[in-house]
Amino acid sequence: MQHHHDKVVLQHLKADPRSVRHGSKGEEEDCDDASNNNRIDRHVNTGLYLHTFDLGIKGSITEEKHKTSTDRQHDQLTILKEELHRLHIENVKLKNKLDQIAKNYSVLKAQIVLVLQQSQPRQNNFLQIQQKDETRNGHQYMERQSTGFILDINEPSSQCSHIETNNQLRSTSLDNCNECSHSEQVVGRSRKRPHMENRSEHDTLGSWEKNKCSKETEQTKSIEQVPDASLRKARVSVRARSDAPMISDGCQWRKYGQKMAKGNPCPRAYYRCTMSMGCPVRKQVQRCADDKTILTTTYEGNHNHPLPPSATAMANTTSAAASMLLSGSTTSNETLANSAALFSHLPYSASNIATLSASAPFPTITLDLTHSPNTSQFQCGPSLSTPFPFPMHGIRMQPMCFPPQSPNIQSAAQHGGQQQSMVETITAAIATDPNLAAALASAVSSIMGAVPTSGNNGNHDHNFSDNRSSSKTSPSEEPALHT
DNA sequence: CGGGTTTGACCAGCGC
DNA sequence: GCGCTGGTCAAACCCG
Ligand SMILES: [Zn+2]
Repeated sequence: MQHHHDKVVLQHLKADPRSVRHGSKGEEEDCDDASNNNRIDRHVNTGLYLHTFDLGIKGSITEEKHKTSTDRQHDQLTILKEELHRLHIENVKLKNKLDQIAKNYSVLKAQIVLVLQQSQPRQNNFLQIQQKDETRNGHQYMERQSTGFILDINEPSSQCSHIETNNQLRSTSLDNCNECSHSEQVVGRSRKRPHMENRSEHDTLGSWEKNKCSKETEQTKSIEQVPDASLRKARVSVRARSDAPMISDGCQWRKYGQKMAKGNPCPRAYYRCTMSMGCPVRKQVQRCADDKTILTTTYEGNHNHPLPPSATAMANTTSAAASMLLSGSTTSNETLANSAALFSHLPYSASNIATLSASAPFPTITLDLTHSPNTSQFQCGPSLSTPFPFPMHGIRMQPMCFPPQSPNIQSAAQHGGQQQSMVETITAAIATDPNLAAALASAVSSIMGAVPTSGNNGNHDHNFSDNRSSSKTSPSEEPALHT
C-alpha cells in the first residue's frame, strides 16, 4: 500500500518538474541574455497589458524602419500574444455560454420538476418513501450503495421503476463520485498477492480492484479510502443491439480477461481503459444469452484523463449515471425517479424503460437501447462497431441515438416537436441532480468544441482486432472500420 | 520489439 | 470447510 502512495507521488512529481523547468529556463535566459530576454519574460508574465504596450513600440519602430532581429522577435511575440489574447477571450465567451446554458437548465429544471411532480406523484411518493426508509438507516452511503436502477426499454412489461433496498453493505462511502479516479490510486490496497508486489504497470492499472475487495470486507476503513470504491462500484450498463463485437465509445480498451458467465453461452470479456496509465475505468462486454444481437456493455469507474470528443459522451454519461446512483445528496432517489420519468417520456413508446434494481451486487444503471422499433438506426451504417448511442449525449446525435418510431420523427424533432419533449424529459432527469447537471454541462462543452459526428474516430479498440478474442461471440465480425 | 490477446491460475465472496 | 462464481492476474503467445 505504501508503494502505491509513492507511485502517485512520483506521478505528481513528474508533472511538476515541467513547470519548474520552465521557470528555471526563463530565469536562465534572464541571467544570460540582455534586456531583450528580460522584456520577453516580462511580456510572457504580464500578458495582455504588455501586448498593447508592444503594439506601441512596434508602431514607433515601424516608423523608424529599423527592424532588428529583436524587433522581429517582438513582432512574433506580439502576434502570439494577440492569438493568446484572442483565445482567452474566446475561452471566456465559451465559459459564459456554458454558464448561460447551465442557468437555462436550472430554469428548465424548476419548471419541469414541477410538471413531473404533478404528472407522476405516485412515483415520486414511492421514491420519497423509499428514501425515508433508507434515511432512517442513518448511513447515507449505505442507501446510495444499496440502490441501483435499470432503465430498460426492452421489456415493456417490466416495472417502470422500482427501487429495491439492498441490505448488503459493501463499501462505506460513496462521496466524491466525480473525482474518483485520482483518489483511487491513493487509496490503499489491503489485498495484494505476494507475487504481485513488484508489478509496475499492472500494479497501477489493476490495483483498484484490490481496493474493491478490501473495501467490501473492511467497512471500518477510513473514510478517505471509501469514495473511490463506491464510485467504481457504480456501474452503467448499456444494452444495444449490435452485431459488432463491441460498441464504440471512443476509448482505448485492453482486454484483460474473459470468463464464461453462468447461464450465458457467450463469454464475458473484461476490458480496462488504456488511454491513461492507472485509469480505473473498466468495462465488461457480453452478449445477451437470449438475443445474441444484444450487446451488453457495463462500464465501471470514471476516467482520470482527458478524453477525445468521441469518448467524452460515454465517459460523461457514465460518470453522470454513476453520480446519479451515488450522488452524495438525497437527490439520488429523486434522480432515479426523474430518470424513470425521463425515459417514460421518450419519443418511442417504450414507457417502461426505467427499472430500478439493486438486486445486483453493484448499483447498476442499465440503459437498454434495444427496444427501438428500428434498431438498425442505432448502428452507424455498415460500421461493424456500433457507435455508442447514448441518450444523454445524444441530443446532437439524435437521429442515431433516438431512433424514431416513424420516419417523420427525426424531422419533427428538428422542429421542436418530439425533440422538445425529449429535451424536457432529459432535463427532468438532470433537474434534481447537480452532479448530473455538471456532467452534462461538461459534455455539452465538449460537444460544442468537438466534431458532432457519431465520433468513433477516437475509438482505437484493438480488442477485437484479433479474431480470436471475438471468435466466441461474433467470429464473423471484424474490428470496426467506423469512420 | 512493443503492445494487445489468450488463457489457465488465483483470489474473494457467497451459499450450503 | 467446500464448491461455485465473478473478477483479475500474468506468462505465454500473437501480430503489426
Ligand atoms: Zn480512461
